[in-house]
Amino acid sequence: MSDEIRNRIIAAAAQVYSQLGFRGATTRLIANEAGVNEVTLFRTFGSKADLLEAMLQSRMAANSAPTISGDLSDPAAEITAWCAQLLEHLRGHSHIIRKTIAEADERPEAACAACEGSNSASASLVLYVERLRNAGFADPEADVGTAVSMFMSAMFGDALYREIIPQAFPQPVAAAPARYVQTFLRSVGVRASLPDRSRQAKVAGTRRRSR
Amino acid sequence: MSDEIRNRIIAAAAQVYSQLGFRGATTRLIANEAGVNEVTLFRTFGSKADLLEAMLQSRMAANSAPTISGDLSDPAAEITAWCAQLLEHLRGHSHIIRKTIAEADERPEAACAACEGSNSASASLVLYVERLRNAGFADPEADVGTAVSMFMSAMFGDALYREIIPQAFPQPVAAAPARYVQTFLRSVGVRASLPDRSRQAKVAGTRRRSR
DNA sequence: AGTGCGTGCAAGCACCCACTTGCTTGCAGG
DNA sequence: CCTGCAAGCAAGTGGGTGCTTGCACGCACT
Repeated sequence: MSDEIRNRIIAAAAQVYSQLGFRGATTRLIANEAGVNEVTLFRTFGSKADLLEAMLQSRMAANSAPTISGDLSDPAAEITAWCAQLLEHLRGHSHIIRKTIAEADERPEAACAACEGSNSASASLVLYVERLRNAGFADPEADVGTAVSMFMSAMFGDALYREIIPQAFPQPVAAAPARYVQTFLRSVGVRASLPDRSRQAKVAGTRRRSR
Repeated sequence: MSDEIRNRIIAAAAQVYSQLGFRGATTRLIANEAGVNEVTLFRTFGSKADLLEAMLQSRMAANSAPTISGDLSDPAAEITAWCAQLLEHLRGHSHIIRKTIAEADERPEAACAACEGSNSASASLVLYVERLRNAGFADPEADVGTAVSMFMSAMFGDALYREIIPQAFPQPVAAAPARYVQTFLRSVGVRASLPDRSRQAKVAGTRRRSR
């Protein structure tokens, strides 16, 4: 089976592409990184463009944008868990996403695919907050669309740029999800409006502000 | 004077670089775009790297991160005006910033310079909100650092990615600053806490939510 | 033993890249 | 008129880069 070699090439392509981008990812570099002759690369994928497309597709297939469970009893904990998952996923693909988005002018379809996951994530959050609002736990006057858009920008910003401009992200990585969610919930008017107050103890650790 | 030619080359370099990035910005393309022989490019700047460095420096010199005036009487209007200015500036350099940040792994110093402006912008906003808080107009329990960080991420996200993934930014461009600021102010607990309530009329147009 | 098949290897092709050299042209200042 | 300088032009250099070709090796299957 050439399946193992195929995977090794794709992994190498991901590695090189995420560091050097499309133009910088030469077939020689990829082949070398994969420990494979350059010719097999062309024999397996046809061309450099086809290889990188296959690689992006395989990477975005593991997109798995998590959805928020429907449990309204503890919104902060619920969204924080989801947020942590989302951040982890984005951070794992940060280099590849950054390059792909930067080259969106030249290869728009790739960039679209890269962001598809975030669309569903965003929609999932909007839905959850609307349900909160309908249940009377969120401010009916809040601008949910804007708040969610800003929240998603914050997720991308943290995942993509923290390692480049760390000073712009004062919260430590571990505490970030809880504090993002807390600030987000304030912006949509969900404060201590939990139906069962005893549940707050569960997230007490995350609700301390450090300043 | 070779000054006019120098400027024309730099302008062309900016144009080409913002579309194709460092690797894609070949000296031939730049010279062609500038309407100049490729040789003069090397005679004027020495090398491609030096040329692009000079170009980035000249572009970031016009960085002009606006500062928020000290007027506390109408925070929403104050910050909204500042936010609109910031967005306009970022949007004007969106392509160049995107490329420079994406290539930060290879040319870190350039990326640092590109973000320097945003640091002072962020600091300026933190300062303003702290003054609001000290004056009793903001929630003393709010997590200002996180809120500002998220707000700045939202600014970058809007400026850099709106044209690529428009569906992630539901607010129209014109209305965006006001709605971002409104949502931000909610997150730090500034609501209708204006000292002089009659001043609210001034921002009435921006406080309607559309949804 | 024979037949594919997948892979490695060496070489090469045509083109692009940053950069150089040598020469010509035009134009301003003494 | 002469000199110097800035710019254009033509050609070339050494090295990359995507991709191809031809051939040899090893390994499974029958």
